[in-house]
Amino acid sequence: MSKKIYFSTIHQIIKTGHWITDSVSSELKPFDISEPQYNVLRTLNSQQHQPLTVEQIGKQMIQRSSNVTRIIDKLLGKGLVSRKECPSNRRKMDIMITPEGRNFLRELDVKLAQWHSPLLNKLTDEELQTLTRLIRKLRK
Amino acid sequence: MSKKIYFSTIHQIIKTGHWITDSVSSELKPFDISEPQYNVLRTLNSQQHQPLTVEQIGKQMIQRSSNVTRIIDKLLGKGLVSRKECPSNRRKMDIMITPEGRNFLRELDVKLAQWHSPLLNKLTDEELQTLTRLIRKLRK
DNA sequence: GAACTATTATTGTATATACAAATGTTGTTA
DNA sequence: TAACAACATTTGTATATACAATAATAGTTC
Repeated sequence: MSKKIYFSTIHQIIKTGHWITDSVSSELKPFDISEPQYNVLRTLNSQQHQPLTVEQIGKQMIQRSSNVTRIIDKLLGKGLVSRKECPSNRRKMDIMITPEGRNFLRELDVKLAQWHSPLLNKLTDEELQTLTRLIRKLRK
Repeated sequence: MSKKIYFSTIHQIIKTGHWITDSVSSELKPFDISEPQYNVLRTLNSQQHQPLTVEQIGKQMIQRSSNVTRIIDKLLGKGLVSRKECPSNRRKMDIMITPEGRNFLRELDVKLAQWHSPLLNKLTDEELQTLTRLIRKLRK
């Protein structure tokens, strides 16, 4: 494997990842919410009406609990999530998305769908599968 | 194009990008240098003995000048780069890597080459080219 | 050449994140 | 049960980064 092509490829991967998250951040900016805050909301929403602990959120987001705590502090201040002691284990915290959070998230998702929309047809399903397969192979 | 596959793919891209930069950061940690600081050093070194301005470094790193300034502050404190007013245009700053910086960078590169080494043969040249082509196609 | 504009770097501020340390709760074991 | 270990969250601290504002120099135009 040529080193030159290898380094050029991983550079592309890193750059593209940044491009996507930076773009999402820009779309969210008018709503005064950050991309990590949005991801916490989405994670909570995917659980329907079940709470998640700080640790569980961190696992899903590949984030340290300490940092999840601070993101939740921000969301709490906006009334988008609730946090209360877990009754069965008082070390844990039950974090849930509030109805306001759910409504807000719907707005954000509409906006972001518009950003993703033109990308949806850049690659065929087969190409996407190849892309995913090759990236996974690189890490395996 | 299936939305499900699309979102799974971009998620993979973002995750893999983070995996690479986080791994590089870990390798650099024993040397007490951050990944962005390392990237500035590399950028300066690629210019041989020509200085670069703050803006030029920022362009290459896809970084804002304001943040490049602060990274250079750190490198200055370690004696790895020099910063002086550009004689022909006193708004600009001439940033250069010092001999110590160059030696240090060589050490870092050896260490990082060891990290990349096992990845070099995960994909064939052809697969790498396909990967790069598909990622580029997604953004185009 | 004076007034205005553009360029370049820096500083200020808010958010995110890595890592270490601290706090409080639960589980274990002597 | 008392002492200790493990777990879950939070707080502290340093770095990076986005964005806005500032400062200083250079270029432009009247």
